[in-house]
Amino acid sequence: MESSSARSGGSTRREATRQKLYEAAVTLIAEQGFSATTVDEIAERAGVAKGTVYYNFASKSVLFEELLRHGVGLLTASLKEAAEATARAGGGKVDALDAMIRAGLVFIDRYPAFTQLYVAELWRTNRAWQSTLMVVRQEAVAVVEGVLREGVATGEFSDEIDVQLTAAALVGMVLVAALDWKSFQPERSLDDVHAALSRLLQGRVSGRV
Amino acid sequence: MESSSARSGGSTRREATRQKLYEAAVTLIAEQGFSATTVDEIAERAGVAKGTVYYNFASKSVLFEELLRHGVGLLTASLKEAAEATARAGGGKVDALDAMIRAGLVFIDRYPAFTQLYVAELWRTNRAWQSTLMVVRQEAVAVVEGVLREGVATGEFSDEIDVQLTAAALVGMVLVAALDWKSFQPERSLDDVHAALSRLLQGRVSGRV
DNA sequence: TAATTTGAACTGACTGGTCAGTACAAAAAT
DNA sequence: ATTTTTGTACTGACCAGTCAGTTCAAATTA
Repeated sequence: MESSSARSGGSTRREATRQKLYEAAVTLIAEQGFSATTVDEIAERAGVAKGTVYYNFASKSVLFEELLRHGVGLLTASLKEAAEATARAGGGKVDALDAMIRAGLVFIDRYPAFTQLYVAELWRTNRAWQSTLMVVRQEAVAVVEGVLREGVATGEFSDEIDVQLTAAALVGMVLVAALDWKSFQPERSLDDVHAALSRLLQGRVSGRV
Repeated sequence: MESSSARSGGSTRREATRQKLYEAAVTLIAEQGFSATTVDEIAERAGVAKGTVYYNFASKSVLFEELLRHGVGLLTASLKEAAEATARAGGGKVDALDAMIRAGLVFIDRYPAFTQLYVAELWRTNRAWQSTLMVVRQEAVAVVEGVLREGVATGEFSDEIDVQLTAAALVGMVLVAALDWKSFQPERSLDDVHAALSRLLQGRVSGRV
């Protein structure tokens, strides 16, 4: 019988099924929203019976919550890695910010559907997964806030900046620009988009080169 | 039910009912999303019978579409007015941008629910009101793009900036920062938030005061 | 080696409830 | 007199979640 009882190691088959369900759900929910997406649709897209969805997840909401946690986890890890890599390379905090912008763009480039879905749900209230979303949001934004705070400490950034608000604004800048990119000019290269945002970050919009 | 029949100075009774329905719908849909909000709820919140909803709007979707058109119309008008006012006052394009940031914040401050709902629906695909949304989005973003283009023409902005992407990024900056403000630090004043974003816009984040 | 057993994983028809939209007669407002 | 609103009742489609039964690969036995 082998103690394959799903703890830790996890059975391969089950894991594969879960993955298929995540992928199906992320696309459909990004397109239509959570409530407009049916469990039948998710199952069909994943090539699995409806019962399988409920064998693997307690409910539609739970499936969605785990999806959120998983996705934002990837983003957070990626942002952290970007910040740490510049630190290791002896770069300043501006460089760290710039690297995180790129990491954000790379993430959105790879998981556009997840990003859509995340943005669409983030500011809703009165939803079951509200608290999950807040926790997970905070983890990601905190990485940006951390870099800003360190920059203020080292004097690289003005101590007059509002860390929380500035972090939110930076995240918004990347998020909306990237979604615009994917939606309306998908032919642009990532480098192109990154360059435009870098310019904006460094206040090089106004005249002087 | 308050009757008070409101004298109807210029607006018909019908217009008043429509307004009540808009207000009820905007709050509920912002909280729960379109599909999770029922027509019965909207009617109840508006203090109106369900039949009245269908007497005034062809369907739930149509009610929502007209809501979108109406709301974004207000925003667009407000942005235009801000840009024109600075022009009249002899301000430069940076001032125009700054005034539009403020106008955006004022709008979000007054209609937070509408903003939530708008963001949540903007990047969805496969929805009935998709085309309405695109048209209406473009009208608003075009105002920002216009100012950027004029600034490039007058040499006030670098001609290397990507107008479309920069406009999207600016909109995103204001949108996300404002939603963060309303959600997590509602006690902050509008001036405070505006100052933080101005700083970011003008690249005054880095060290030197 | 082959036959048998086990149980986790999966299936899909079914149930109970929900909801958009309809119907319409009577009441209220203008 | 006409427009608008009300309230109640109804329909038919749709959908989240259930559950009795099936599958099959690995483990056990012979």
